[in-house]
Amino acid sequence: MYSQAEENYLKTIYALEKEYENEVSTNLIANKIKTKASSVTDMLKKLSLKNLVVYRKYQGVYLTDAGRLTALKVIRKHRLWECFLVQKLNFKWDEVHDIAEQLEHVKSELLISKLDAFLRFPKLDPHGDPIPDELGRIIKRKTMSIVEMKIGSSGTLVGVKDSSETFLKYLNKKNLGLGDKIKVIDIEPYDNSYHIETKTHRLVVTSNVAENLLIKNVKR
Amino acid sequence: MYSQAEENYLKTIYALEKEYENEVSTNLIANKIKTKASSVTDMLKKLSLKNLVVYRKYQGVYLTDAGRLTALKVIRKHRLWECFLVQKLNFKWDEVHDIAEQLEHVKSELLISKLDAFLRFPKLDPHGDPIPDELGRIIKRKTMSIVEMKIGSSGTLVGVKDSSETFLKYLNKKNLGLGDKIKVIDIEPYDNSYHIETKTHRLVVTSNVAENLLIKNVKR
DNA sequence: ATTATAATTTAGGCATATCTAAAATTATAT
DNA sequence: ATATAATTTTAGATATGCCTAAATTATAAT
Repeated sequence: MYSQAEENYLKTIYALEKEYENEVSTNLIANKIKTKASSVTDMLKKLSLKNLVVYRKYQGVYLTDAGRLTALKVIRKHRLWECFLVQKLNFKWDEVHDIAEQLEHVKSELLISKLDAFLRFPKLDPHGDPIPDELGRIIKRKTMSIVEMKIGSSGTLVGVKDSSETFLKYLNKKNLGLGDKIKVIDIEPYDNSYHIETKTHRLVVTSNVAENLLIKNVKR
Repeated sequence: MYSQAEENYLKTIYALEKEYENEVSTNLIANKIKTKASSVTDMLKKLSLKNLVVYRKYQGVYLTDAGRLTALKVIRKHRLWECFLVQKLNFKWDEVHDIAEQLEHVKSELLISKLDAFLRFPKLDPHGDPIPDELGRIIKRKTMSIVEMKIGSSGTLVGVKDSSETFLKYLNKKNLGLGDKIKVIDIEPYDNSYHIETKTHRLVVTSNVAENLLIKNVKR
């Protein structure tokens, strides 16, 4: 059984491995979880002793199979709890992240399998992220972020890279939500802003925002 | 915001105050939470500094109003989660205690009020214990344990003092559950065992077991 | 190749929450 | 009233997980 801190590190390393497709550096982890590099070094040594990561001094880390499975189980719990909060307790999609961060550390295999059944085995969480199964298997969707799209192409918003309350509240304000059809009208070279259009309105977003919007079925 | 350890101590002190109607001693707490007296002393000093308990060396402790409110809020969360586990996830009443011990420490007022509404504001948990409201108000039921009943009297089993998995599994095996009408047939003075009768069967229980069964509406 | 800079690790501390062993206090029994 | 027993507290450790500051290693620039 692993501590909450250990689980959080594994989850973070998993996410960074995916984002950078590479070994993960100490500072990258430190920035992500708002801690100091020296704290990260301490923890990496511990995780390494437990064979959850492969760590060589100054060379970064990557997850072992055991570490990845542990991370995926935590992610599974996080996403199932988010489904519960939104579908059953009527939370908004921007309110659930912090609560799920706590619930994801509750230990009980039975609890999670029963919760999964209660929710009718959801495949995606409220932010469009796929939910790993009990063996850590996770579907890979072919999505692209808006910054990868060509001018004139369009597709459906099916996920976000950033599930923080602040980003989601921004999307609410701009009237953007999962399922919206989005077309890229223009890219302003001066400030790298994206002019996009939905069924109901047009708006301008920064490349930073565009980067965090995941689009499926991009055509033309 | 209090730590899990602090919350557990407050909950324990609350329970012991109720059980012994008196100041609570260091050893009593230590036995209850399976720790050493010296650890308890350390924690009592901390809780005292935070004005959650009144503690005088060698004299035991009792809760302040703030401490009692905190304890009752944790108890409220514990019992609401137990309701959720039994009513929504189909757990048995003997399986929920340990999971609720974890869930009770999740921090979010909104979560609890939404959970309460989702469960339709239950008044009792699966073990028959009353659920405090958001202000820590809790109903006091007039129940007595079987050891207080006279031979020939009967009433309805509405609660248990011990919610541990082992005790509840014992009750399952003996076919005893909440709502059962129970009559005291005889008390064997030699070993202090209780001969009791339900609608469907007779059985003998030790005084220890009898002590933990809470009966309502005792007649004759 | 050398040097400057950035990233990382080490050393030494701190807070929490435990523990054991010894000392202090209170309770009990004669 | 006092010795003995039981309870409680203190002193000193340990493990986790974090910190700062200093030392080390890697990297980039000339």
